[in-house]
Amino acid sequence: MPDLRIGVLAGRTGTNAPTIRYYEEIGLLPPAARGDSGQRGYGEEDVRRLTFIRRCRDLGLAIDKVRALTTLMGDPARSCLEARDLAKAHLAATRAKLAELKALEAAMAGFVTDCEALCAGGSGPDCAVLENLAEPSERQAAKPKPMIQP
Amino acid sequence: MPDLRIGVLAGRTGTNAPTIRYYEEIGLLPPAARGDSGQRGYGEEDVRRLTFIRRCRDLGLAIDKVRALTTLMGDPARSCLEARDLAKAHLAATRAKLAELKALEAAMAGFVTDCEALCAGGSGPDCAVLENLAEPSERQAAKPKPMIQP
DNA sequence: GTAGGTCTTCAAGTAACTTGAGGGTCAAGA
DNA sequence: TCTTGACCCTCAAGTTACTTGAAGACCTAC
Repeated sequence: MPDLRIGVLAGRTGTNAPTIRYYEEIGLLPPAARGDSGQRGYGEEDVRRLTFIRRCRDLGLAIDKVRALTTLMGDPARSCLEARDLAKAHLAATRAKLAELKALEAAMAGFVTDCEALCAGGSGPDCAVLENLAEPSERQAAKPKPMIQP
Repeated sequence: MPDLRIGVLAGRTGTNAPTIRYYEEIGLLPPAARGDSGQRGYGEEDVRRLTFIRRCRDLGLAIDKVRALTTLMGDPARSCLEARDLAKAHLAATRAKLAELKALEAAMAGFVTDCEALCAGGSGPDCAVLENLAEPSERQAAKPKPMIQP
């Protein structure tokens, strides 16, 4: 059964080998079977599990959420509604981040056009836009928390 | 002039004290003036500089880009067009990230609705959606790179 | 048999801070 | 004057999710 080497598993799941070892180290993957030479061997179940993990990570789920999901998948006693709730929470976080990023896009675009309109070619310290960014405002001081990654 | 203590500077710029010390350590802020007791003292220029830095960070600029900008601001010989180009590059990265995040939002929303429609309340291992996430696909294996944060 | 590619472990590096330990400073109130 | 509590100091280690590097073992093909 465990006839795939780590490089093959990596290739089939879009991971790389050190990451697979790292996942094993933190317990996200079970310890791999070892051949006589000590090399790791994997089977189709490992491909499925790692595919799942990678897909969750690509969706932006943190490692501990992924761990919760894989645990969930292995436990017949627990409802998949738990998985849905986890996803729901993540969706909310994603939407918040999306809104932040949209604002960011607008701000950067504004910066670029302002810079072109107001002071194109001037020297750094005279740039009106840089000046403006350095000016403390009420909004800034009152802001409770900076942007965080969920 | 340097009559503000680190806590005051932190409060007025939406930062916290260890972060300010960290910025000093990595050279993003100049070494602060010290009083007799060794405590740091700041002035209005520091408020401006740190405000600028925080605003750039909130806009998602990496520390080394911010460093480039602050250097630019202090150097009369260099054009603010350099700042604009830096911002332009960042804008492109932001737009790419935005697109990724939109796809992510759709995927997560799909997960939630599918889970509710297909297997609401079933046990974890039987969940059709979790099942589906674990299924290797051509798309996944062929994908060159996962989502990265710029 | 040898060359090149892949594998092993272990350690350290990355970003951008945050947290903790252990102790010093300062202003106000009893 | 003493004490209390808020604030400050340094230094070290922790965080997340890996990546990179060193030094060596193994495996396959020519």
